[in-house]
Amino acid sequence: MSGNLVIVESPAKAKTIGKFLGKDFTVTSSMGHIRDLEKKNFGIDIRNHFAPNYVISPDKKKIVADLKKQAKDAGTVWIASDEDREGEAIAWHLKEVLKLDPEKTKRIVFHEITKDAIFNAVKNPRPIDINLVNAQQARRVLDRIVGFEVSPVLWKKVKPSLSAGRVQSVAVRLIVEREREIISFQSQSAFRVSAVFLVPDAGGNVVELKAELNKRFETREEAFRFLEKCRSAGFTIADIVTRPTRRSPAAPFTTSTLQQEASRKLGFSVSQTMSVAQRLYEGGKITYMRTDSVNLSSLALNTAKSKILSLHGERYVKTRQYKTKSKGAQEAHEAIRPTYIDQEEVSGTAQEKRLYDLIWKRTIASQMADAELERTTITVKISNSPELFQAVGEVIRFDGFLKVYIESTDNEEENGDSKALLPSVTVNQELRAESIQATERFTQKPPRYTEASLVKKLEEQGIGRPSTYAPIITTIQNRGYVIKEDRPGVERTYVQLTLKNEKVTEKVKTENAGAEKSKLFPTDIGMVVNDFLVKYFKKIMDYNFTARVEVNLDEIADGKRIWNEVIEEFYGSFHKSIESAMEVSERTNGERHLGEDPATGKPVLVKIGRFGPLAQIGESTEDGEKPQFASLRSGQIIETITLEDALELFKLPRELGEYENKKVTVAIGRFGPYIRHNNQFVSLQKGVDDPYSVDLSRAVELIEAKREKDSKALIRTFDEEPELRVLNGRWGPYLSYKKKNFKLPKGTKAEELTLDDCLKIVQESTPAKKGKRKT
DNA sequence: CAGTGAGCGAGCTTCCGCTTGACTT
Repeated sequence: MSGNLVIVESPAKAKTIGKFLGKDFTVTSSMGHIRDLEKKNFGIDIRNHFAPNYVISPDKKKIVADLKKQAKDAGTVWIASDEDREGEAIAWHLKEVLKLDPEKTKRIVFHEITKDAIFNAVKNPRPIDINLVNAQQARRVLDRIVGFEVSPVLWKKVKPSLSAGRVQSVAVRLIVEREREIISFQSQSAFRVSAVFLVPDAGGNVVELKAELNKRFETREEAFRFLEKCRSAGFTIADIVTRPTRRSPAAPFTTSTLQQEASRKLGFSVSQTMSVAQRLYEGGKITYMRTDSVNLSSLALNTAKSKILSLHGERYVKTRQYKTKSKGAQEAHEAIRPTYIDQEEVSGTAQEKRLYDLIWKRTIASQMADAELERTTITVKISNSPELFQAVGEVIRFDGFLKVYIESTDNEEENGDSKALLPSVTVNQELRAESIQATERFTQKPPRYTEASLVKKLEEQGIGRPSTYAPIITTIQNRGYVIKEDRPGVERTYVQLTLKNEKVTEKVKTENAGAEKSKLFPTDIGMVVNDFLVKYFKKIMDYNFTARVEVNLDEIADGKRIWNEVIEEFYGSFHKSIESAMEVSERTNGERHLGEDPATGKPVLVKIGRFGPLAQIGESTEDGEKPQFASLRSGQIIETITLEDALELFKLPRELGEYENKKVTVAIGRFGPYIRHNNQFVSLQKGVDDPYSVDLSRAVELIEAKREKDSKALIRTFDEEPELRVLNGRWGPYLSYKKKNFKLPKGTKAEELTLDDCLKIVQESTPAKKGKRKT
């Protein structure tokens, strides 16, 4: 009865704290929230001042039972959940659910896991802050109301099973609006002029000085006239300016910046980053990975300092404490840093090592001196023209933090040339132009979001929390609002004029523009749902909605307002908008008329159908006439598809003829063009075959080739069970039975399997999952 | 793996934030 029980949120944290506190304390964890609003029946009694109906989360039943038992046996229960809104609520739910005696219950908080911080916390317990708890209840209730009242409107007016929410709907809006900016973007071209001058250096060799003209020409003619002028011009150095600059290191990682840098530098998806970080955290190698704080403990500052001292010397040390800029940060934890900063690397998988290395370098760099640079601008004047050429060079005088870490940017263009060392020249020196080039360049469309740049944007707007950035991104993809994919660019031509050896020549070159890799694209359903929500729920869809809610939540937390009154005030007008959306709006399917089919004169339209976006020729009529349908291909969207593209879709499937008395057809499916014969599918060869022109003999060739390949994959069949086959697949031998696949137990010799063995395997094992995995 | 494109209509879908598992292909 006299022991101490400490409850924290995460088991890994429990483990470390247990070590600090010693054997008088038992440290255990609640695994986050233990209760939530009931999922059925709305979970809120709206008429009774929005009274929440909490139930123990199904996956927490066992934990709660264990906690109850432990709490009963303990002399004192120390609730040490995080010091933020959610953490305070967890503390309160624990107190309620475990029916803790106030006399023997103490609430403690610390935001760094060091011995000092924890002992300090134990010495300074405080009561549970009910205002903060109420702010959380308001947040929770509001999110439930928004999600569970708006989603059903979508089921009725757009499509079943769709979802809307305070966070996800705004995330989709960002992507949809960016796409529209791109669609309406008009690319402009201008001629950029660059010159290569030849300069003798100290040793008598000739070196190049590359410079850019400070003016662009709108047309080819202007650029041409300029180059013609240059033919007879003289070039002299007009000015040399040298200016010192400094660069400072970036702050230590938060969840959001870690996700961004891991994406740019390591190519990780945001969820990949989080699961690798989770393993590092569980292994005690880094501090907590879901944080919005850039704060480092004084212990961390000290170890970083001595580490830098021993590695690079005193000049490289500069202790810094950073301040959070992001909206709505709650800073319950430290920044993400190595637990033991003197440890430069860790054991583990390649991914763990790389992510750790990134975290280590960023942490160390944040405590290092500024880099000192010198930027030199050389200006070259032209004897017969007012324009100027400029060359910019940068020299690092002192590398400082750049020795260990350079932050990346999303701007792909920036990592270019021009920052090189410049040759030494003097004012009034005459230069000889080796060549001058005018190149047509196009303005860039706004960039599409990557997972990580979307997280950055959300964080800037104060939307979502560190624990939800990764789930948000998967949710909007799972709902089909957004798709992450690569898209090929398009070839475009540009003009290049070159002045060399006193002659101006012209070349037309081609480049690939607008190729995208792992970018977020809105789908048709995403765009239709977004437009619907923006139309009927303007307030919720406003980018500042969350920020405004936060102001109210802060007032509740400060005890200035009552939480259910705040909700009441919101609910009045919100619920009216639900009712009017239900009544007023038509069912919406994004229908768009493209024009007439020239062959039949019937209307051609595109819309969202039961199985996704489709094109349609003609309408259903009374006399039983049915329209023709065709699915849109990936990359085509209702908003931008043209009549020509839509008509093209109806050219497939094509019948090629018969082979072995069965029809041979060609079509394009989810995985590209294919031939279908006797219910067998054979892919066309990429880059070789064209579905619109491929003929029967080529199709037969491909069918035969596929048969040949399949027969090699076949290990055994049984006459008694024609549907059972032992096959050799990509991951070794496996069983196929009634269109389901089964893994062989380890050590099985596939060649020696009997029919009974196989049936036993089928019965005892669950089939390997097919198709897309859902998380 | 790849097709489909309606009016019998049961019962279901859905939110955001805390946490970690048990699964593979």
